[in-house]
Amino acid sequence: MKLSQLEADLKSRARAAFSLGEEAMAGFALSAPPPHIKNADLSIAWPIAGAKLLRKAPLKIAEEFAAALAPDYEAQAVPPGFVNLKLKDALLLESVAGLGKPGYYERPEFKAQKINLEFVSANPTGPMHLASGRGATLGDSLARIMRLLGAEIATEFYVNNVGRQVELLGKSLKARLEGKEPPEGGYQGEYLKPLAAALPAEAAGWTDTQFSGYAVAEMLKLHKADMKAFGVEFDRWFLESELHDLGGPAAALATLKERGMTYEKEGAVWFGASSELEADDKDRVLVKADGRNTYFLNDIAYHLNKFSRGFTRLIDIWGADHHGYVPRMEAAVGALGRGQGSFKVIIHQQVALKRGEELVKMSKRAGDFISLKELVDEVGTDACRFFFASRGPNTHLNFDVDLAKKKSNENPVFYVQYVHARICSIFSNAAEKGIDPAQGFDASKAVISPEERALLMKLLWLEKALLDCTRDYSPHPVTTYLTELAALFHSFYDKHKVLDPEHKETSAYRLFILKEVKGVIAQGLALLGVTAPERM
RNA sequence: GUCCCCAUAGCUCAAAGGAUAGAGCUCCUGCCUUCUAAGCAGGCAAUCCAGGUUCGAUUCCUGGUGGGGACACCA
Repeated sequence: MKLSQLEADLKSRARAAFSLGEEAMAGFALSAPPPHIKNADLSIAWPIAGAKLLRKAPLKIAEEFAAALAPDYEAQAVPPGFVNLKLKDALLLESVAGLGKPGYYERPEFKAQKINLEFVSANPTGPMHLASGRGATLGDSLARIMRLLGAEIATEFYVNNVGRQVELLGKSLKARLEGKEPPEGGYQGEYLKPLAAALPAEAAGWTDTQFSGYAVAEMLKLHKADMKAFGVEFDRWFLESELHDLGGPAAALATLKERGMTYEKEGAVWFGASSELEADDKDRVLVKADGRNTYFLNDIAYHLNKFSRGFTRLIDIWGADHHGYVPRMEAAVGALGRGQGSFKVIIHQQVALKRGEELVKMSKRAGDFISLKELVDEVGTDACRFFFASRGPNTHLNFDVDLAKKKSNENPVFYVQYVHARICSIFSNAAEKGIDPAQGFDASKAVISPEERALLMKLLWLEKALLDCTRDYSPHPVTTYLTELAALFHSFYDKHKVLDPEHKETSAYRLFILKEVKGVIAQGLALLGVTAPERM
C-alpha cells in the first residue's frame, strides 16, 4: 500500500468511527513521529485538531480512534492526543515491494494537466552566469518531478533574439573586430574577443544586422552546450523572432482591443490593467508613441502563443529582479480571458557571489561574472545541481565560489551517491559468496530490526516528498529526503552485514531491502539530474 | 518613499500550527584483519526584537530592526 492509500484508509476509518463528513477531515495527515518516539512508524495529530469539532477531550478522541483501528493496526493514544501507530510487518514489506511498479507515483490531478514550463530564458547577449544554474536546476527538476506524478509537461527556453540589446551586442562585436572598445552601453566582456577573432573574412563588410545575427547564433550555441552539460534538455527553444514572423504581437493587441482592455493616450497604446483588473497598480504602455511595441506586448503575445498551442497551464520561472513584473503579466493573462490558476510565476531569489568575505557584483555588461560553465568545469554538474536543488526558491543564496571549489568532496551529494555505490558493490559481491540476489525469502519469518524498519518506512515517504515539491514549487524536499534516507542506510550498513553465506535467508531478505533502497536513491537522484554511480 | 523576498547552531540549509527544532561543514572523542572509512557512534552549539491570535507559534497577524531586490513609452 502506498502512503497516500494508507492515509486515505486511516482517514475513512476515522470518519466512520466518529460519523463525520469529509469536510471535517481537512487537517487529517500522516506524519513521521519525532525521533524520541520509539516503536512507532507513523503519527497522527488529528485528534487534537478535531477536539473542538467533536466537543471531546483530545486524548479521549485519540483513545477511541486507536481502539477503532484494532486489530488491523497497532495504534496507541499518547498525550496530549496523538495516535502513534505501527504497521504490521507483512504490510510494511508488501508496501515496499510495490515501489518499483510503473506509474506508482502518478496522480489523477496531474494527469489532467498539459503544462508549459518556461525557465532560464537567459538573453543571448553573453555566456550564462551562475544564477542561470539555479533557474535551470529548479525548472528541470520540477519538470521531472511533475512528469513522474503523471503531468504532461513541455519545457521551454525563450530566446530574446530581437531588440535593442541584441543590436548592441552586434555593435560590440563589430567594434571588437575593428580593434575598438564596445560602444557606450555595449557589452564589454572578454568573451566577444575570441568570437571576433573567429569571424569569417567577409565580416568586414557586414551590416549591423549581420553582426547581431552572427553573435546571437554563437551565444545560443554556447547556451545550448551549457544546458546540455548541466543535464538540461529543453523540449523547445522558442525564438522571439518566430513570434514576430507569426504576427503574434499584432494578434495579441487585437485580442486585447476586442476585449476592451486598451486605450490611447499621448500617442501611445496603453494596457488598461488598473481600471479593469486590480492585479496591477498602474497602466502600462503596449505600443510606444514611435509605433514600436514594448517588451510587455511582445511578452503578452508569447504567452498567448503558448495557450494557443494547447497548454492548459503556464508556469514561468523568473529571477527576483523580475518580481515587479508578475502582477502586470498576471493582469495581462487575465485580460486575455484566461482564468486564475492557468498561469503561475515562480520567483527565485538571486545568487550573490562571494569570494571569501567579499560579495562580488555580477554584471554581464561589465563582463564581471562567474559563468556557469566555469563552475561546472570546476565542481561538476552533480555537485552543482545538488547544491542548487537543496534550497527553496525563496532563499537568498550566497554562493562562495572558493568554498564550493575547495570543498567539493564534502558536498552532501557524495553522501547520497555513496549509498548507491555501496549497494551496487554488495550486489556484485553476492555471486562470489554463493548468494543469489533473485532468491526469495519467507516474508512471514523475516525479523525486522529497528534499522531496517526505519529504512523501509523511509522508502514509502518519497511519495510525500514529491508532493511537497509540487506544493512548494521546489525540488528541495527531494534533496532533504535523499540525505535522510542516505543517513539511515549508512547506519544500517554499519550494523548489519548483508552477505552472509551462513544465513542465506537473511541475506536474501536484506538484499530485497537494498534493492528497493537502491531504486529509490537512483530515482531520487535522477529527478535532480544527478548521476547514480555504481562505483566511487 | 511604496512594494516583494529573507532572518533558525560559528558557516550553509531543513522543519503543512503539534510531542524533546533536524542535517551537512567546522571543532572535540572514539571506531578499519569482516559487503567501499566519500562511512559509523558520540560531544559542543540555534528560532532577530516587541506585541497579538491559538489548547499549542520557528511557522499565522501587527509593529520594529537588519540584509537583498523591484519600482521605464529598457529588455
